[in-house]
Amino acid sequence: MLAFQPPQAIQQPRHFIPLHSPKPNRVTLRPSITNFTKTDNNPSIQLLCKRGDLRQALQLLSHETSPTQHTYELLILSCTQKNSLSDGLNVHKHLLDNGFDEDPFLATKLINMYSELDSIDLARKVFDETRNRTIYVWNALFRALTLVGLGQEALKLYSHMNRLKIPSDRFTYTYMLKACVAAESLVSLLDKGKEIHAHILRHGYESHIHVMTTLVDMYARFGCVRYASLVFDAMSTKNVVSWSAMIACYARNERPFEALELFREMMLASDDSFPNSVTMVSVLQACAALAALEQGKLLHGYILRRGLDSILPVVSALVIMYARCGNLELSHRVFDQMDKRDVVSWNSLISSYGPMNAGNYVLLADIYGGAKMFDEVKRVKKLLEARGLQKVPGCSWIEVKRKIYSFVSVDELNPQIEQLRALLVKLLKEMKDKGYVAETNVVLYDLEAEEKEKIVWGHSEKLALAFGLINCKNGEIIRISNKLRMCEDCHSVTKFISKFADREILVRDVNRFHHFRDGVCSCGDYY
DNA sequence: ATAGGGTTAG
Repeated sequence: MLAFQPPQAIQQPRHFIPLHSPKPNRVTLRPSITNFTKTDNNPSIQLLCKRGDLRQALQLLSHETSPTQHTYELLILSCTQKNSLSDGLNVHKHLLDNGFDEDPFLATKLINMYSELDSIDLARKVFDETRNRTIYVWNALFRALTLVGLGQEALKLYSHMNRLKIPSDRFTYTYMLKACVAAESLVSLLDKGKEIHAHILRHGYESHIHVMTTLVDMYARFGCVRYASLVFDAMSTKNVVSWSAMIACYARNERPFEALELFREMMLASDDSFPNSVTMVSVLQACAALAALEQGKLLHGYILRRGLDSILPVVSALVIMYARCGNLELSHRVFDQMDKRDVVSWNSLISSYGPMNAGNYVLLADIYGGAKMFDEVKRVKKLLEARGLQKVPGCSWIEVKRKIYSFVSVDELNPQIEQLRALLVKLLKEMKDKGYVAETNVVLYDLEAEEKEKIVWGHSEKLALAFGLINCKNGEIIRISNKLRMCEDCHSVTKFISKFADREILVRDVNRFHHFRDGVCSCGDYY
């Protein structure tokens, strides 16, 4: 290439090719096409592929040439990059005509190419027609099948491979674990996943970080938090990805406390894995679920310091976190910092938004219970069980001085529980004197009135409220979040208290925010 | 001989 010659060489008139010509142009000067040997044309095709000039490369290929394996590899990659199936098919045909049909290396590349070009049938065809199948060829098809959600097909092929006594490698295992998740019916394939887990241990991959992380993720996606954490704890070395996978497991399986706790552990861990944007998204989700505003703000600060604040998933998670924590002003401010293109994708995100699953069923059961339709309540509960959704216990959180305290209805572990109960009894008495009657028709079961009163006064949000009254300074807003929908009794009690204790109280339940002030709630009692 | 893999917004 003239452009790369030293200046003095260019100045010497050694030949008659004009200096302004972009290249030596041997194509037009060569006397006949037969002079065009492998070593002559391959570098040109390779160069064109590397430049991304697929058109030119294919034009050279269409001449009577015999490219090498490496040239074909670059051509295939180029077709993938240009997203051109028709060119891919041409290269494929050309390669077969030139005797590379037995080449497992190129078969792997072709399977990957067809997979990328959404042509799973062609990927499969390449596999079927390749007689010399290295583990790379098998794995390429496993990956392709899994990516399009044909997990069961991949698993079937895996059994076939096992029957042929072809040994798996670490890639096979990761693809098979993903295949279990990528399949249509999740229930039956959890067992399959456990089976592969056993294969992995049997073949000594228990300390392989990629395989183990995939295993954590598989259990996470099946909702088996315990198994995921057992695998994670047993890992001898951990890195950002494995930490993130486990944190995501907690965050997506309604275990936000554990997610935050593990994040803390990660920051203290001696392996030098810093949280990245992926980690932060999951931690922000946990904060959103807990309505933990102060924690969220700290995380926002960390995100800014680490320069992760321009990554779209992170920004989206921040917007949602602030919104779910009831700070719409900050949510809006972060939202405004997005560029236009991001706003569009964020809108599509929000439109399909809606921490809802088991909550809907519980809500429905609540409504039936309120209408005293106890048969319907039973029906919904059965449905809930049949769908494998766990009935979530009523549970509330409150954040006081940057610490989050959680309450469930029967909470003997809280050190202040006696004090809280005493306060509640005192409040109840005071309220009764002022004409309060417990709203007990929210209780789902057919019980005596007094028993029902006991139940609603044991509701976790009342415990959280009492805790807030004791521990929050006067003038400070008491912020509570509630896993389920606020019950009517809690709602009226909170209104009551906001007036005679003169406190501002913000409650986020599964549906909306309730802002209590001076005996009135922002929802206007319609919720 | 070569090649490929794990975590997140939706």
